[in-house]
Amino acid sequence: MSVTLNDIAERTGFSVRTVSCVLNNKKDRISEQTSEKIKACARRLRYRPNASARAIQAGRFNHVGLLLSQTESSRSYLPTPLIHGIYDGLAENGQNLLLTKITDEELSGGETPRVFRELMLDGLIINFHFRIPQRMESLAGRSGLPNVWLNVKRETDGVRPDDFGGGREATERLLNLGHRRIAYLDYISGFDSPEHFSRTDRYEGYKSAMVAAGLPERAIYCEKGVPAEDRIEFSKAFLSAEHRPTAVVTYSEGEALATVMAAASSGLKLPDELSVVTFSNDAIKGMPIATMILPWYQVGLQAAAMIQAKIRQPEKNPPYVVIPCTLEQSEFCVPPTSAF
Amino acid sequence: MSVTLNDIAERTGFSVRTVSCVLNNKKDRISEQTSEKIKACARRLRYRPNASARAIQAGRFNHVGLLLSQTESSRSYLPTPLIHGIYDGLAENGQNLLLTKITDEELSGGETPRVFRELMLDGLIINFHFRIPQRMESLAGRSGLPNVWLNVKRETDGVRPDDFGGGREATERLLNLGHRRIAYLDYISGFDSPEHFSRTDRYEGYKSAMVAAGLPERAIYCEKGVPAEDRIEFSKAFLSAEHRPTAVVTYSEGEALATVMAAASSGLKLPDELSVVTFSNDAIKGMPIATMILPWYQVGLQAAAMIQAKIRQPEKNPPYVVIPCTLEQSEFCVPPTSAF
DNA sequence: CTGAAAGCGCTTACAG
DNA sequence: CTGAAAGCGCTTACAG
Repeated sequence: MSVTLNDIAERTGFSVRTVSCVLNNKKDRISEQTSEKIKACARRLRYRPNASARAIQAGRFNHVGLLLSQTESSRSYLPTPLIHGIYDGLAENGQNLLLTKITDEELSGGETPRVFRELMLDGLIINFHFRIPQRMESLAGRSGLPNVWLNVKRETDGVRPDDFGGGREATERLLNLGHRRIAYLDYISGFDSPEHFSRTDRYEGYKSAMVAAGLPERAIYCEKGVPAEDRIEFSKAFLSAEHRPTAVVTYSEGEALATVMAAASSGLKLPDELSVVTFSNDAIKGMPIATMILPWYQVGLQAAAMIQAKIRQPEKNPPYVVIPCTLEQSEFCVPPTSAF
Repeated sequence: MSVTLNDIAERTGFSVRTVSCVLNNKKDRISEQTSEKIKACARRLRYRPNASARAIQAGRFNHVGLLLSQTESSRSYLPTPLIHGIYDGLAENGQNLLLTKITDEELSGGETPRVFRELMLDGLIINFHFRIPQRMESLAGRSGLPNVWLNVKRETDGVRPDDFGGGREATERLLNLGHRRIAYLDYISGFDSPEHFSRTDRYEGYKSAMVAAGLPERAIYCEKGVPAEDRIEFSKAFLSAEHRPTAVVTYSEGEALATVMAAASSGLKLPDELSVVTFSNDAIKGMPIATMILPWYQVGLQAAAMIQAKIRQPEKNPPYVVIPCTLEQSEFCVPPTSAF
């Protein structure tokens, strides 16, 4: 049904080898005439090389898999820039990006999951951040498939954003502006046994900056999380307390939005009377909130570079890479209105 | 380097054919003994079938490509649920999802882009929403690669969310609650020559509901867009005008957030004194905003189903599919405080 | 300058 | 119940 080298060979009267060489621009000195004839024929028949046939004898597939949790997608956070980073990093070297999801049943059951069972990938980028199934690590290790982990803490073979550094920098920025009463907000859960380390790390980053400045930390949260419908009221409460914070650092957009809403309806002027910095994937356009941007694109690029290094030298374990955040809409960090 | 059928054949003393049949569970009645021996050996050697070798003689690759714009990523909006929908739809039939990006240069240059040049995909899901390069359509047509378009208006072979219906439903909901002065906000641009039809469609949906109710429409926008830093003030202005709207429908989160902030700092109680409905991919947790959720996951599922139908019957052109939005956080649509 | 042939790893009629 | 062989589409020494 589709055109093959053989078809072109028959049509032109040359051998398959000659056709192959011409179409691959092999130096094997072939006459201009022959070359032109063959190329013309290939164009006319709309010849397209069969990628599998090439892969089979190259022993390489030029595919890298991105592995996600099918069972619980929150375990495999996948912001768009992360995908683009991975793709762009792979594309530089002509590698293809294949998406794969895996269920917990597949991981616990007897059957080896398809990704590990078939030979179709040169490497695997694993995007599981917490509650990593036991068998995942062992499969990743045993399978012989070079692999790299995203956004999970390990000694080697992985990449993640610098949540700790981001928390510290945000806080330092506010300190430098003269703020003394800086709070840290997390309305989703406590910090003791979070699902993901970012929850602890961002807070610890904040704390380290406060400690270094000799100031008391003020963590505002509920052990069980603040229900969505109560968040604005919750923020109003701490904003109306005596010695309210003049600035806050928040875990994510949810806390930041609730807090600026609370501030606005309490009659506070933003950002003058309250500076808010949050972590997020994107700046929140139009809102008086500064944002520590999580560097997903760079994380993806780095993961792609790392998996390629591992494909070349599977025995080497590249050191873990941590990528810094950058502050956007920093104009919403301003000095406190009155010094204390 | 990696284990092949041949290796197992040699080790066990059986022929390659026998080994192949056993490992593929072919009915070809093979004795239990033989079967067990072969399976054991395969396990021991960690045999994994070579996917390319299979593809080559199946003539199928079981890969579907998702094509994005490399040059301008906004032309290829890719929210996470869309990817998951496509993946899940393909996975049901054992098909793999390959990501591909293409630059405008590749599309204009002489060289045929790799996706179209090599034979490695069974089908293509094209995710270009506007400023679609001339050559894209022609390549998609000529290449013989079955293809389906996402989120772009066509007669056949595509899927998109129902922006018009969403706008109409949001407005009808507010009308049914007793609102009469309902505005439509778009702070990004005018409706005359938008980049993407959703900008016109959402507005037209709103308008059609207002017209049907015999009410005047109130579109609030600036032809050139409202700069991010001015949005809250802009919203304050129309909220403090006489006969201000009691409810608003907004194109996207940006307008909705600016408007609730404006309302809060103007001392309005939400949602009682102002109902806000926006379009978005997700509910905005904790904010007094109802959301028309864009059905990306379903769009993805549908696109996957459609491309598979086209792979089976390339000559058929399945009718275009439009998928409805659903309202979340609808508790923030409430009747107006005083009847007018 | 070009052809005939082996081989990549697999599947599948064809024999026996 | 199992083997020998052809073939999928390609690349690459090996000859000449």
